[in-house]
Amino acid sequence: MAQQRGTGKSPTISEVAAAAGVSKSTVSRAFSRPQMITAETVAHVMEVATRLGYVPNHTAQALSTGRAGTVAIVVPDIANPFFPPLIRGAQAAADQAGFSLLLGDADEDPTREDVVVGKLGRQTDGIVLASSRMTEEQISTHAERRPLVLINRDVAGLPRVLIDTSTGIAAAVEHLAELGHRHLVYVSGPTSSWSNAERRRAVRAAGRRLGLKVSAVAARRSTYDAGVQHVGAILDTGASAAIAFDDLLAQGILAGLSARGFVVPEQFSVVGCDDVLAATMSPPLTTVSAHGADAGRTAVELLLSYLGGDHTAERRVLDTTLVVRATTAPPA
Amino acid sequence: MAQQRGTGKSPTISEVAAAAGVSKSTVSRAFSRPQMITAETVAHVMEVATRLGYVPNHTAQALSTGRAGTVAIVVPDIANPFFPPLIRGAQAAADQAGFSLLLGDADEDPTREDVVVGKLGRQTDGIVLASSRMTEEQISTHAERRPLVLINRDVAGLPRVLIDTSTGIAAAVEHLAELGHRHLVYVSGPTSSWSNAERRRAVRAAGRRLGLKVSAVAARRSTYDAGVQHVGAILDTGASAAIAFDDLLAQGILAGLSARGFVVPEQFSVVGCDDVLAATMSPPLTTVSAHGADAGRTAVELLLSYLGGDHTAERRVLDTTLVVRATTAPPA
DNA sequence: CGATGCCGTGCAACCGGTTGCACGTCAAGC
DNA sequence: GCTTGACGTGCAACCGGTTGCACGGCATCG
Repeated sequence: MAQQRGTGKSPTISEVAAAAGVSKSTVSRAFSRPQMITAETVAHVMEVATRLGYVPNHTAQALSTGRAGTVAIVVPDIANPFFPPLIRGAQAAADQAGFSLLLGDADEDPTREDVVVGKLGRQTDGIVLASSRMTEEQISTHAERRPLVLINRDVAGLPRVLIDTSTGIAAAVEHLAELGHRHLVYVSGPTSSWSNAERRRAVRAAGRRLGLKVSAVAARRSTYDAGVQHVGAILDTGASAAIAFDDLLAQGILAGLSARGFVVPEQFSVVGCDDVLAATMSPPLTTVSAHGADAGRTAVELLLSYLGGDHTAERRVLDTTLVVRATTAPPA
Repeated sequence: MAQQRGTGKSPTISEVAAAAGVSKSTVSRAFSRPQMITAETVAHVMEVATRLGYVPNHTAQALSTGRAGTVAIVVPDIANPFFPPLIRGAQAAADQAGFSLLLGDADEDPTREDVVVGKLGRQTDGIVLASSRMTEEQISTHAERRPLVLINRDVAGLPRVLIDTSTGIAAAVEHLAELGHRHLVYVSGPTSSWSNAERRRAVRAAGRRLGLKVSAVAARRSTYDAGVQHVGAILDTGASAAIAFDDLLAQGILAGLSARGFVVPEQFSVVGCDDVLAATMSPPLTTVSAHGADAGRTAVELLLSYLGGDHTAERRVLDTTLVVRATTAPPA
């Protein structure tokens, strides 16, 4: 007769009220504003409530207070290793504040992203939008409906957390210059990615400053396979070192190089970005470390403080550092 | 005066009703049961609704229908590369059915998992529990309150999807035997993991059948570092090949071997499990492919059909296959 | 031409909480 | 001893939808 699995009816506030001989209001307040009523009344209500197994109904609470107790995070692709740590950080911050986290995957498609954000926006208190591929207009439109915090997207007037890879990238270029490289190539990622534009700019700027020649190869997608495929183009530039948009791409490049018989770092140097796989590769990848978990956590904190009434639209910048491992060396 | 960002008040059903000159009920039905009213009335209501920008309030709907339109997935650790594809699959299936996905991270801690599942259970229509580390009692208790589908956990009476790695593992053992290995070692993962027990058993069984000697090393945690650290113990067994609990561990083992000057696969063979990093390593890892995305999708489908009234508690088994890449070869 | 029944729509109760306001009680103040 | 005020509790409206039931109009049937 255990047929009815999963149908655990829990008592309502009225039943608790009746059992405790008080009104609904009192039970409600015993839970949400205990200091408003006598300590003994609270104790009594609580005693009855726990005996009955009462737990406030989240949905009903959400409806009458207008707060869902939920925030959403939307990412271009959960399977991209950059995002899990970020989501984890967001989840931890939300959880700590008693919020739940709704997850949206945009599948790297701006149109889908637009839809997903719209949908999730309607059932949450706010949204964290990571590495959005939408246009500024689209983002602003959503921001008008719902509190919105951006990660790695710099839209004025909106609270945002930016991982400033440019400092780390500059350090990487300096590092390569010191090793004696005179010509390097930036292998770019998704065209509509803010981070990609930032990184390209940083490589160019540092290269110019140090008198290095800087080529570019557009891999476009941030995948292992894209990295493998563009090795030919990378070598064709004549550069002796590559800085890749991210670790995933760098990993593919490494594999492609080794397939062509190139030994890294002796014959070619490679630098990644994000530090998300870097420590678990062999040879371990020299990369720019981005602290994704911090970004996720910070974004949720910003969102919650916005919900708390602080509408300062803060622009929080997170630092990055170069982590030198084993894929960089003096040119052949 | 754009102060009020994020406070987009949307009209209610009553406002639409008033504007359209009909009752709330009619508007409600125009959205939820259009075939119940005249086509022209529907058209008119819809026209007014879109003009006003009306969108049904999810929370209110949830309260009166008793359905949240939301399912949760709880995983031990989002950052473990086994889970993102699985979550992605779950997310896609949920999305397709018009459901949203709430994400819980148990942080590899059964106690936390218990709390998280309890909390999420109360605000969703059902839960997918992936690779749960809880006891059967705890799981059953939750299953009594809320529809629950398990992934990689075999509890009788509960709907569950199991990734049957034993066939793939058996194939791996046969593959190694054919190559000429006579002694292999299983490097185990989390103690409370069902998959781990299954895999250990499968290695033992296949080894016995083929007359191979099988040793075991308990790495316990499924991390890169754990893999590196247990290389000593692995070599001490005298085996010529290792089958690791998962790819992450295998990756660490590979790195540890190379640090000790061992060349893979010439001097030692390694097989992973899950096929989650395997293609993006060099040398590419021979591994058992587990189709995590399928598992996530299937679990959500099972959950939704359960919600739809089908309480058969189906036990769905997903096949695995051995993918031979470049980390296995005849023994030295 | 009146009875029957179907169909589209409206009324009002309900989902399970929250909260502004009113009421009653009791202690302090004059 | 009566007024004043503070405080604890209850009443009832409200959040924004859904839905059982009743009602009225129209077509069909006898």
